Amino acid sequence: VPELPEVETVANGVHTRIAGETVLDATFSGLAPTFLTPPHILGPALIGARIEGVRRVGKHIVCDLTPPAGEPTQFLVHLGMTGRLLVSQPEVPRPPHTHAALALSSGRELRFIDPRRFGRLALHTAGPFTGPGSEPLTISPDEFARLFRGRKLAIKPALLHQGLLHGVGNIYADESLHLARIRPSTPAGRISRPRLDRLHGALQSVLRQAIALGGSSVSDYVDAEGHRGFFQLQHRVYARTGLPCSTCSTPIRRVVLGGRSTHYCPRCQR
DNA sequence: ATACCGACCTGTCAGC
DNA sequence: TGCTGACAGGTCGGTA
Repeated sequence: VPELPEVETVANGVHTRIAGETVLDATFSGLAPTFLTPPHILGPALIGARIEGVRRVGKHIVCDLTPPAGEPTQFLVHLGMTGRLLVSQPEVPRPPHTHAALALSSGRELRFIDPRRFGRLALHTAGPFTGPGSEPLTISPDEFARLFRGRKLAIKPALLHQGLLHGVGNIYADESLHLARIRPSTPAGRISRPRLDRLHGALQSVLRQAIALGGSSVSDYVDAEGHRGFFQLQHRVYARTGLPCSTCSTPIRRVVLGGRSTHYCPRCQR
């Protein structure tokens, strides 16, 4: 599900609703590997802690915690493919696949729900969490170009590689490549600097628009309040196989690159 | 070091 | 109606 715009929307929503609250209790169900940090360590670290704020780093949701004693810590939530982080009234029944529920001082619950169990919960104590790669929204054109220098990897899987840029997923990789008019299979290291600059601008523009519309709800993504996003209505290529390109009417083509479905216009993207 | 590919999970939907 | 297979927004680890 969730890529940068969806994770940003969820983090902002959760922040608005629970910043400043204290965790009164924590209940977990399910097993490793959902819990990168096992429940018997996670529980005591969370209970009694004040949630200073909630923010996004790459595709991670970071909750900044101040425990009653000791050093500040960070509670990391990765939504994987189907993860949800919801703030709910406790009387609302917990949906199936609820793996964590944190009781908050306001009486509400912060719930982590994840049917497919690709999501991860972890405690991060070794200094500020910075994520595996660079931030797409703030990286400079120079740094952006440097990421791809000398790489034979196709640009599409390169955009998905979190150690380079973190936060970009399958939807926004396809959408930004269409906006930049670059063929997804082009070896990353063989793209000219002007075209990389165009991609840098296209990626930032697509991500910002998607954040403004609350992300893309392709099947089941919802934000912290359970609301769907609207950016799926703006998709130019993603999941539009066979439909006419918005620019030139050529049918959108689907191929598999790096094991992921990839959508592009064979005429606009060379 | 880099790049590819299957594995990890559950749910949904199209086709027979 | 019910089964089967393909597919899904992500990431990791093993292998070439």
